Parts: sequence; C-alpha cells; structure tokens
Amino acid sequence: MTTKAIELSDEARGFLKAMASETRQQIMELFVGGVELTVNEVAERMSLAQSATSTHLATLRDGGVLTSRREWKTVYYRADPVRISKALSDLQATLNACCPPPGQTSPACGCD
Amino acid sequence: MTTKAIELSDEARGFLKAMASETRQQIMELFVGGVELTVNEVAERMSLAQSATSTHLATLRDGGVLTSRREWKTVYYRADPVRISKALSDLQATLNACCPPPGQTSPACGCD
DNA sequence: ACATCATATTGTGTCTTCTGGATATGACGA
DNA sequence: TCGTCATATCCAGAAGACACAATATGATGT
Repeated sequence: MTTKAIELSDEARGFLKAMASETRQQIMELFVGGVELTVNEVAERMSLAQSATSTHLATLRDGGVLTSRREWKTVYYRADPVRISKALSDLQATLNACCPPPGQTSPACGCD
Repeated sequence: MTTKAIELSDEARGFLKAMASETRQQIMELFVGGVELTVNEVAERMSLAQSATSTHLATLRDGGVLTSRREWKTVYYRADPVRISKALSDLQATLNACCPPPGQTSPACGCD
C-alpha cells in the first residue's frame, strides 16, 4: 500500500475525545480490574449528579472505552478492553509513522 | 507491590489533553516524517491566525507532543518521539492494568 | 537608536462543554 | 393501573476552549 496511516482512525479520535476530560479520566479509574458499576454507583463515588454521570458514561461508551450491559432496570458499565486496545494501537501506529522513536526506523516516512 | 499504576501519569494526561482538539490533531499531521516547521508555516498551512497557531503549538509542546528549537529569530517545532512514546506506553500500561485484553491475564486485578 | 521580523501575550467575542434540577422513558411489583 | 426504581433526556446557567485583532517581547540589521 502506498498510503500511510497518517490520519488518526475514528477509533483513536473517539478515544482521545472521550478521555480528554479530567472528570472522565477519574471515572475510568473506578473501573479498574474489570469492575462493573451502575450509573448511580459512579455518581455517588464521583459526587456527581445522576444526569451528569449518565452523560459522561455515554460519552465514554461512544468513545469506545466502556461497554454497557442492561439487566432489567439497571445498566452495568464496564471497560471495553478490545476497543481500548484497538484505539491505542491505532494511536501508536499513527504516531510512530509520524515520528518514530530513536532506534526504530519507519520505512513509511522519510524521517531519516 | 500490591497497588498498581492505576492513575494516569502526568505525561499521559497532558498528552490526552493536547491531542483532544481536532485542530491540533490536524496540526500534528503536518509534522509527519520529523519535519521541522515554524509558527508561520503552520499558520499558513492551517489557515489559522498566527496567535491561535502559537497557542496551539505551545499546548502541544506543554503536552509533550512537540519540542521547540530556537534559531535566531525563528522557533522550529518538531515532534518529540521520546515523550510521545512515554505518554503512549504510560497510557497503555494504565489501561492494561485497568482492563487487560482477552488472552492477556493481568495478575494485578481480578478481572477474570 | 530605529525599523523589521518571528513569535508570544493580551483582550474580546463566540461557541462548545460541563453541571445540576426537572422531566421523560421503561420495566418491574403490588 | 399506579407507584417505584434506574437511567436517559431536556433545559437552563456557569465555565472553559477557540478564534481573531492588536499589542508586547526579543533579537537582528542598518
């Protein structure tokens, strides 16, 4: 292929946008270990209103960082390892094409 | 040690914040291949005002994505592979601790 | 000292995002 | 059907980000 992965993939863009907020970064820390949490649990631990929490979780889901599972009334959110890995490797691939770390030569661009 | 790298490093945080803007993502694409660019060059190619460009480049530098080199009057910006790699691997380490991809078992958390 | 060039900073208006209160949806239990 | 529970959506106001014009800084050349 002649074209390089110069532009960020949609996954990477969504990931960056979702993770850009400090509040959402803190929210993500609650999901460490694959824990499942409900909206209300996150709201309580973050001292956030239920509406704000719901919005943030939706943003993180849209950004590919969280998945949601509905069980009767309650919705359980948890981290989405597969899509996170995808976004991260896309990011890494693009940025490596942009500026390979020293010692690593990227044939895709004329960095050297 | 029992506690893990749960919180995002400052490098990772700065990186996310800097790269969250669509405009700055596009700016980064100009630096593909390790190219050095001045503020005015970036402003011209992005059709942005000089002041806005200067601010964006400063944000990217503060976020650890760009470095600047001053030569007489002009300042040359270029990608900073070392710090980018650092931020990315921090990100990856933290998120893997949070939610290891399937097939990869993280002893640090009880995800399974 | 003065004019010039490249960049940084300041000020202002605009637009988006964040947040909480109120309301709507959807599903259960009595 | 009515009341509740959990979540989502709508609607303000407050806070922050982004853009440009104008000005400041800092170094060079005459």
